[in-house]
Amino acid sequence: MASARKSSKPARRRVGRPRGDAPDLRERLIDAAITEFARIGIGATSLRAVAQAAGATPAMLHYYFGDKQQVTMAVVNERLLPAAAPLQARIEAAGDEPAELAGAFVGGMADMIAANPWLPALWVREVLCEGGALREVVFKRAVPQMPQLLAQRFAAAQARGRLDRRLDPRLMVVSLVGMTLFPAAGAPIWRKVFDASDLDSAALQRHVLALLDHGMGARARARRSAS
Amino acid sequence: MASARKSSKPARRRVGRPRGDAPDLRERLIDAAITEFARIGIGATSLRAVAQAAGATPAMLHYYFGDKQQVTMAVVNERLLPAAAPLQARIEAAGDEPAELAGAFVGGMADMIAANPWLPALWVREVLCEGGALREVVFKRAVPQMPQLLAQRFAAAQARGRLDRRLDPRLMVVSLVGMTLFPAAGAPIWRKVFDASDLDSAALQRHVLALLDHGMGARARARRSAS
DNA sequence: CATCTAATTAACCAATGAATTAATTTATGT
DNA sequence: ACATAAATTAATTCATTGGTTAATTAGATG
Repeated sequence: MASARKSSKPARRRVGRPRGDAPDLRERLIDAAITEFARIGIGATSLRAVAQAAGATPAMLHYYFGDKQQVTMAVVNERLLPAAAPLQARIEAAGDEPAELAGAFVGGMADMIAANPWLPALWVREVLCEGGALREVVFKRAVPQMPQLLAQRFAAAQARGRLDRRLDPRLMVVSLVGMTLFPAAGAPIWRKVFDASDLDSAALQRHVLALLDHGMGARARARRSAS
Repeated sequence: MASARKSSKPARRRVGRPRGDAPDLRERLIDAAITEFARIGIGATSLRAVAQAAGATPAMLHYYFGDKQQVTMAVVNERLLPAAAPLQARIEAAGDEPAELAGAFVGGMADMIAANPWLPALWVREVLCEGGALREVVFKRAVPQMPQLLAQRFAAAQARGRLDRRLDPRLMVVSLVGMTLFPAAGAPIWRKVFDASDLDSAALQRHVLALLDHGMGARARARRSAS
């Protein structure tokens, strides 16, 4: 959007290679695709809509990618997986204490979302939900390693007595995703329901970390947890 | 005469009103629609697919409902909202302690999901996620009242010193949804990732309630919470 | 400058989609 | 028995979609 139309007339582009300025249409097409995919879902997105959002024609999608499947693959390989890499690195670099693991996850997730606003809705809809169009593709890659690694480290912490026995290490990962990625995907709705424009990413992080640290119960003297 | 096939092939129904047995096709169509909607999303579901899944023709959808919009409305009014009613009642009937509220929510959600397996994916994709096709429709109804009520009661408990100050009452609702409904929607995936066929609904409930009760930290003697 | 290559539009096609209609058959009420 | 209502299929219409091609223009290369 907001493309700089210089001339007064709508300037109906003519056929042929454009003059110089073309700022990498291929990238813009991927961005447009990601936005639409996140907004209404991959299955419901038409290639025409993607092309139009990028100010191009469907033929350009064919030119650069081939078919819809390959557009989707480009989105995954050139946006989705790279976006997730920093989070993975941060978790690997975290210490072994549950609080540290949780802190790395929550913080890393917040950063990832801030840098890629389209990510939560796309990931929730197309990767996590049953029947999501990216499930197979993403799980052929190295992605499952991250949750597995996290679960293993939670399990190790539990074996050392540092994580409550009644918690399941694998479900810890599920709960973490549910308290961070999922709220981000649904933010527009609950912001509206609760009239909560004051609740930003930092507030959510504080809330989640507090809940993970000591649960709901009010405690007269807050226990200082090792940090 | 020109009547091509009447013998040998048994199936192929003829034109016209069927003999007696018809077991309420209208209901079957709604069920088929809900299943497809939950599986691949509303926008990606074709009426042909719905009709075929119910063993009927697209014309029957037109006959009973009119157009796709009205099929969707029927799904909402006759399946989605009724399915959510018991949960709402259970929360209203719960006590004022955070633990009771959380218990009612987690238990009520588990029952609702057990009775309506299609609900999590449909709700997450089409109601909670940005751009979901049911957002507007559902939010014109009484639905927002439930989260608001919950948040108010959490806020009241916090004012009485029964809920930790660092938690946000509104985000408590978001966290609860994220730890119950969302995991249900993504169950097939994390069951596969963690090879966790042993983790059923009861295990998830125990885990979530434990996390809400006291957080992650291992405590030598578990504090008995008022119940 | 001549040629080749990259990037783009317009136009098109076959397949699928939603939505509708006409015809047909069975059930039901009088 | 007869008329009318209900339920169904086949066929059809029109719009949209994914995908493709030919023509056209600008840059790059020699």
